[in-house]
Amino acid sequence: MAQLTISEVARQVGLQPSAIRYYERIGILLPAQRMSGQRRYDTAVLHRLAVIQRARQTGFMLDEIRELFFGFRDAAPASQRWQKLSRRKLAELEELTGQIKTMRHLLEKMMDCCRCETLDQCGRGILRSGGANVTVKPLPVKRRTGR
Amino acid sequence: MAQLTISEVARQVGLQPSAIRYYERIGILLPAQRMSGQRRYDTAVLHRLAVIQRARQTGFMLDEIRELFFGFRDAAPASQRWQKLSRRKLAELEELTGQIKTMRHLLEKMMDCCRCETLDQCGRGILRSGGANVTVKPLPVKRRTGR
DNA sequence: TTACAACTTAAAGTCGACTTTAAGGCAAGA
DNA sequence: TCTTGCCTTAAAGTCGACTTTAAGTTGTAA
Repeated sequence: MAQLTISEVARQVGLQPSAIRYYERIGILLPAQRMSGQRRYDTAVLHRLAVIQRARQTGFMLDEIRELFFGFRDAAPASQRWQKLSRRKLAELEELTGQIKTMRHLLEKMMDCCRCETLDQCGRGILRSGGANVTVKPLPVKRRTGR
Repeated sequence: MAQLTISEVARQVGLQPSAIRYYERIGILLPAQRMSGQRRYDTAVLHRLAVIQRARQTGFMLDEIRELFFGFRDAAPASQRWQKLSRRKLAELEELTGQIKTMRHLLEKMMDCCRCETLDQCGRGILRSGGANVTVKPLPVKRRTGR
C-alpha cells in the first residue's frame, strides 16, 4: 500500500503538517511509523482524519474527539459513540442558538429604540432597565479563523 | 458626589476589580482619578460600564467597544454609533446562526443515519460523500466561561 | 506598634488549537 | 561536495479577555 508523507496527507485533508503532528502529540492520532525518522502513513489515516474533520465541523473540541476514539469500551460501535456525543453536542448548540437569539433581540431593540444623544445617557437607560447585571456570556465570535 | 473605590464599582456592575483595571489599561475606560494612589470613581463610570456590559452581552469584542466610544467624530450621537456597529454585528450573528444550523443538520444526519460498526468505516463514508474537504470553521463553543 | 484589609504595579499564566521558530537530519541531484 | 527540499524536535508565540501572582503601599483599628 502507498505510503504517504505527512505533507501529502496534510494536502489531501486540507490541514497543515503541523496540525497533524499536533494531533499525534495530544493523542488523537496514534504515532505514525517512521522511515529514517520521518512519518509514513497508509491511507487508513485519511479515514481517521475524515472523522476528526467531521467532528470539528460539528463543533467538537479535540478532547471530545479523543473521547470519541478512546472514551468507550473497545467493542462499542461507531454509531453508538456518535449517538452519545451528538446528543450532548446538540444540546449545547441549542443553548448557543438561544444565546444568539437573545443577543439579536437586544441588538434590534438597541437599533430601533435608542434615541440617545450620548453614550452616558444610554448607560443610564440600561441601568434603569436593569440590563447591566445580566451575566455576560462573552460568546466567542471569532473572526477570520480560516487559514 | 460619592466617590467609589474600584471594588465598589466592581461589585455594583458584577465584574472583578482586575477587569476594570484591565479596561483602563487597554483604553476603554479613561484613567480614573487617584486618591493617594488609589482609583476613585464617581457614579458616571457605572453608566460607562453599563454600556460596556450591554455591548459584551450583544457579542462585541473589546476593540469594537473602543470603536463605539472613540471611533466616531466627537459629535456623533450614541444612537448613530449603535446603528453602525449593530448592523455589522447582526450580520455576523446571522452568519454564525447559519453555521450552527449547518452543524445541527450534520449532527442529526450522523445520529439518524450512521450505522457504522467502526469509526474507520465512518471515515470512509465521509470521504465518499466528499465531506472531509469542507473547510472547518472551529466555532468556538466555549464551556464554563462564567466565573 | 503591629496587624490587617484593600489598594497599587508589572509580569506571567490561562484556555484551545494550532503555528512559528530555531536548530538540526537525511536523501537525491548537479 | 554542496545545495535543495522535505523532514524532525522542543519550545515559544498567537489570539481575546481576563486572572493570578509577587512585591510593595496606604489607611485604619486594636
